[in-house]
Amino acid sequence: MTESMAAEKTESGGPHHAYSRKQKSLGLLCSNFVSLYDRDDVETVCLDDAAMNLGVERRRIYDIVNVMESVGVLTRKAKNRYIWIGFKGIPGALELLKEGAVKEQNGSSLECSSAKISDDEDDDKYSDHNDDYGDGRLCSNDTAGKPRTAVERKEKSLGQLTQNFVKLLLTTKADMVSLDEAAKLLLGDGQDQSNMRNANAAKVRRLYDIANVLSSLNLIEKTHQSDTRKPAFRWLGTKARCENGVTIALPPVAQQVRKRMFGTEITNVELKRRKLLSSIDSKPNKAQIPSQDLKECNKAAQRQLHGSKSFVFGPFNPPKPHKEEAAEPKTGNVSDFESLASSLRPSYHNQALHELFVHYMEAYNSWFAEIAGGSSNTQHPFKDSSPLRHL
DNA sequence: ATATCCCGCCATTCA
DNA sequence: TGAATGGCGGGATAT
Repeated sequence: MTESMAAEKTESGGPHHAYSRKQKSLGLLCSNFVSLYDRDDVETVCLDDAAMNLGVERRRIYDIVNVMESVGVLTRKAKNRYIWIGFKGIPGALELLKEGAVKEQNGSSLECSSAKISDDEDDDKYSDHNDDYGDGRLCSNDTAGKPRTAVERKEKSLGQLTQNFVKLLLTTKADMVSLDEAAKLLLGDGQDQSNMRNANAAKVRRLYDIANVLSSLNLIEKTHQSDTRKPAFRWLGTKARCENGVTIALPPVAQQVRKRMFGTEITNVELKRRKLLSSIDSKPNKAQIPSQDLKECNKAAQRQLHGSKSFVFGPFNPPKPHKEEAAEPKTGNVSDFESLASSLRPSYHNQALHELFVHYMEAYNSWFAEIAGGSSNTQHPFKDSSPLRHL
């Protein structure tokens, strides 16, 4: 029980962050994911790399990727591989969703049950038209366990739930919806008082997951219903994410970190952002900044960092050396760190940058040690996680 | 106590 | 088959 939080080898008295749920949230993971891949030169995403680079279990990657795909940020290309579309893919996806939502409403005169879930969307890749219907092993006798057909499974998928949730937000008149209501409305509403309670609770749990990544994408925002104190979510849409026609992730902190890390070219917009950002940690005089922009910038940063002081990653725990890792023609994972190290300059004007780097080094070291097969003293590039020393 | 929602077991689906 | 996916809900945090 709770052994999971053990970990953290505190050897040689480090400060050592106690376990924090926040640092492991899907929302944060999503932010990091986006900041890692939202670049012009990224067109494909390897789930293995993502999991490793972000230091999380693969299972979690599936979670965020599924909801992101539901809103058009990604598209599955092949096993373990997704095509990165970016924020520019959101408008189109939303358009389709809204369209579908409207169509559905017309379809069923009353908001009664049934109908819905018409797996709209453009994805046909899963076109498993080999319907079991007609096949012997259908065992559709509900009474038995639940064979759960492909369709049934898809209906309950995170992706589908995400789309339904978004549709709801896009069509509802109220400007905010509580997850409770959403759960009740989405899918089987009405009869079955019996286990509806449980099913509902389960769904709410999923909705929390979804809501977290959607807010991380700045599509929704958590608020509180004016009357009740009940928390609810408000649709934000794609506004406020575009500047000069260029779409970029709003939370700029991670963006900056990544740019610096990968030494990517900076766009005008980015340049502006960076300038604003760099003024954040130099508290002394922040009154001279173009207030509006700075405010927004700070707000975003604040939001992303959950009021914490820095960019945070979960404990780096590469899930099993994952076999020989199918030959990745892409820039290898390990080499990412190495090139990272050699491209970084000893000037950390931004505290977050510095901490992130340290984190990566620690992560890399522990990972390396693990791979090296326990022989803790195998020499490796970043012995002594001090980035500055290495340069 | 209630609201959140991380974690990872294990059923499914895929290659 | 083994690997890749991803339901699902127990139970640990956050409030």
